[in-house]
Amino acid sequence: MVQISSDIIRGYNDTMILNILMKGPSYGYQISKEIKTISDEKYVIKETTLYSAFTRIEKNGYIESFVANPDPEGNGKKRTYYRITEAGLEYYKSKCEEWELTKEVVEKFIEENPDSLTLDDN
Amino acid sequence: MVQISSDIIRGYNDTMILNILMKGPSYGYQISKEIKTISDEKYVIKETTLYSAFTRIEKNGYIESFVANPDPEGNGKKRTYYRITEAGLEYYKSKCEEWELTKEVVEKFIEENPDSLTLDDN
DNA sequence: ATATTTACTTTGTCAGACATAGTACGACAG
DNA sequence: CTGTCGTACTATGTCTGACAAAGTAAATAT
Repeated sequence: MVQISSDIIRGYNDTMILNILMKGPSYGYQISKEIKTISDEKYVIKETTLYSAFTRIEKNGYIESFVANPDPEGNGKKRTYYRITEAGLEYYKSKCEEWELTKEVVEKFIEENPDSLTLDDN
Repeated sequence: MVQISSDIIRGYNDTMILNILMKGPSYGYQISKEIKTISDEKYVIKETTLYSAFTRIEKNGYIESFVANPDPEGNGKKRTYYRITEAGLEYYKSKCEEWELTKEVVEKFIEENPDSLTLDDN
């Protein structure tokens, strides 16, 4: 099974989180579920990765947090919700551009059909 | 200017090096030049990143080193050359597969035309 | 003669991912 | 009404790859 290493995804967890928050405020557990769903179960973010990302992203001013009840009547346990900021949106946009560039560069070193490769002449 | 962050490239430096070594043995300075050329000057690997990558990749058994003169007559300063191994080729192949998967996943969270995005409804 | 390029090595720092563990509330089953 | 499961986190510490800073030294260009 091919797995996504934490090294290649590194630095893009923030981008994924921001992408989800662009659709509206959300909180830890829900975001992790969404990442799993959106990625077709191909990527599951670790809890500690997610929550430490929140701290970092908020420090950077890309998200804001607020505590609220799950339903308007005030039932259920309170959660910490996050909302993307203007700066966060700008950061997200720059990450999208960076991604296009990265893809271009990395693909110069990647073979799309690597199975056929051998080492004969080396 | 859009720049490639060390976080997104992390873990793919090894792959780039292996890709270059697939064409035949090479050494540090030349590899760094090639990475720059192949990437159209878009990515320049840092010296320390490169040389520490050699140590790691060799430890993993993906490359082998040998010291040789730059020309057959024995002139010039000796260099440490690297040669990819069978295990290295396999690793490279797996990284290519991983890349395809990663791309698929990341792109679910990336907007190709991010300029038009706003935050109205949030 | 010396500045630049080539070809490294050494040391130490930092950030992001993640393992491990623990807390605590609410829902629901038996 | 008790125990288990799912939800919703926090705290602490470790590891790895990238990289900054600095130094060495031979070869080559000026």
